[in-house]
Amino acid sequence: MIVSTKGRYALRVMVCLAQKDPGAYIPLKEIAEAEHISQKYLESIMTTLSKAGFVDAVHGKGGGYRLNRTPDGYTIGSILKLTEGSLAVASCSVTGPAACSRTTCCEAKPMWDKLDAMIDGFFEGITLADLLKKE
Amino acid sequence: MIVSTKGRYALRVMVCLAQKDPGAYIPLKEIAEAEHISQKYLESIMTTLSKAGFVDAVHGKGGGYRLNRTPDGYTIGSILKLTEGSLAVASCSVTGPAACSRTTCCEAKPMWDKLDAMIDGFFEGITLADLLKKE
DNA sequence: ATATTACCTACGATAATACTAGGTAAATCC
DNA sequence: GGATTTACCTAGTATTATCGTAGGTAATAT
Repeated sequence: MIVSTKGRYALRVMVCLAQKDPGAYIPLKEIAEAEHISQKYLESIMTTLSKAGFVDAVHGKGGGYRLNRTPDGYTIGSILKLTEGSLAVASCSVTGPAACSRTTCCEAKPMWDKLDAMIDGFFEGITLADLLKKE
Repeated sequence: MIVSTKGRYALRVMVCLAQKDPGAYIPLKEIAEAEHISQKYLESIMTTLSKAGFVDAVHGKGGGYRLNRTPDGYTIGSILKLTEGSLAVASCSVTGPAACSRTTCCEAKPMWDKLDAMIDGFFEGITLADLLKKE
């Protein structure tokens, strides 16, 4: 499993917002109920999306969240990478402390890199708008 | 992360065996030391490979493990699917008890399915022999 | 002022992963 | 036939990530 509920929820929320009246602010409570997602858990996801500038957030009555671009301005890759952190298939392709110590002499390294690039290209080639069209 | 150490270890072991004299039995202890993998942990992986008929196993002195096909007879996909169980990108594409309840009305389902098929094709299109060539 | 909303910090339950411990069964060698 | 070497089996544990909860503070509208 490469994409956890966190990333999938984020995707669903973005799809949900894209289907609403553009410009309208939708409160978290409404999104959570519509998508059957725990309200409290969704809070942390919305904050991530908001901080990254993916959505506008307004406090108080009449407030909530809304997209600040048209649906074709969001690639699936950007949403997933934001919420999941990394879409690496194996730790072999990760850099930093979690990196594999054998990267310099591993027969499979080119394979992991190639697949990672393929998946990245896949997700970057799809936008929110594409998902909506497929219904 | 879609492939854990279990699958990566299995892959490394198979690569290791493929580089040995075909027909020779290599004891687990030797593989573990060469690959710097915990001996006890590797036991469970080797048993899995053995039970699935991927390798021959012989008890006692002079025994150990060996491949029973030529390296081009093993796809990377078959090895990873065996040891990882599933290579599903998101639980959206899983069937059974862990399945997503929204599969019938989810905008993203076709995307997950397409990516899963792409990854499956990728791993099934590479064999152990291909990995050896790339050195 | 009150209600409604987003935002923040911290904690907890569950499950998977990675690994360990200690044995039994089969094969070889002397 | 006994000792050694190997695979095989069952069970446990430490760590980590995931998923979700609890309870509060700050901002905005009526």
